[in-house]
Amino acid sequence: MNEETKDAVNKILTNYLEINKHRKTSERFAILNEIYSHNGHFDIEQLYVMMKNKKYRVSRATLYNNMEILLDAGLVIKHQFGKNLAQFERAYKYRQHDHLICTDCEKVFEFCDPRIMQIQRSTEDMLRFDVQHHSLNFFAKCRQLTETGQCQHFKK
Amino acid sequence: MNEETKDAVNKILTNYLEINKHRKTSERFAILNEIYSHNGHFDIEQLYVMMKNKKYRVSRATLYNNMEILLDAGLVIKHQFGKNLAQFERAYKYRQHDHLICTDCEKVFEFCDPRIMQIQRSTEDMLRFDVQHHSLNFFAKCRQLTETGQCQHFKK
DNA sequence: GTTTGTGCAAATTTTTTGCATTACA
DNA sequence: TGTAATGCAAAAAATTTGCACAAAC
Repeated sequence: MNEETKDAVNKILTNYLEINKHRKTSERFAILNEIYSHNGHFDIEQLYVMMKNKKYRVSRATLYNNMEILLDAGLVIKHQFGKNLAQFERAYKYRQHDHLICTDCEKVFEFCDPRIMQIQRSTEDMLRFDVQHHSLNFFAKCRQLTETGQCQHFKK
Repeated sequence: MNEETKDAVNKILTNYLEINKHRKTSERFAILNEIYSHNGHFDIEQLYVMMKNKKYRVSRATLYNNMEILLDAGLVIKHQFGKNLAQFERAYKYRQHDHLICTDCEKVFEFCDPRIMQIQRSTEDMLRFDVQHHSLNFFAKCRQLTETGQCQHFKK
């Protein structure tokens, strides 16, 4: 992760913890930095293994607890791609995007469409809510199949 | 449920089971009819209790198994509203709509915006996929709070 | 008569909770 | 020093699996 981003997210977390009167524990910053040292999606178990491999002493319970804080601080985004497993990704300075999930291989693709913000604004006006975040997933079949009729990426 | 819809969904299921060489068991039709006798969202446990109350002899495993079939037949839609609990709703002749979830009371509101189909078509062209279904959720805070600063619906 | 589908219970997976201990403030 | 936060293990919640039996075909 570049130093600029590292500094920025650490400051955001520090600020969030101070405002909400939570303690600045070393675990919280270790988790944040671990998350921001990777791109892409991850689940709690993957984060746990990554941190254990780096010899951090951290528990799953602490990861679950702190994901709530990072979510609330706007530093991570939570997804559910159809399965009963929460997936996360970093949120800071990561362009707004949504996801298309291949129903053959379950690979996740990103796309970006500004019209989603127009829908959001209309919905806010219509229902009289302020949207904090959204989740748009397309579940789709790949048009280009291999000779054996399978999706071109890989088969589950 | 009106008789016309009842006949239609039963025919769709019969047809699906024949094409896919699955057996036409009484449980499959009982589950379908139970689902179509209610509006709104439900989870497996609620469906299980509803059927048990009506003295059906049905197991959770059968419900889980058959939701896959009903999903594939396009007769139900599956949702994940942020929690690790699959929610379902009937799909046949139920207008296309998406959801806004109140982050205070977790109540789910429906809305409909044709622009989502435009985004879908653009995404299909760009990524070269055929979208089978989508899920769009807005997580939002209610603008109208009660005197005690809580959401106007009810508090979790 | 075969074999798919079922109910039940046990197993698995993911997340939450209880509690003794640690370490921020 | 007081108390929020932690690690660990046990519990809970949701779903899947194994297996004997039932019922489609």
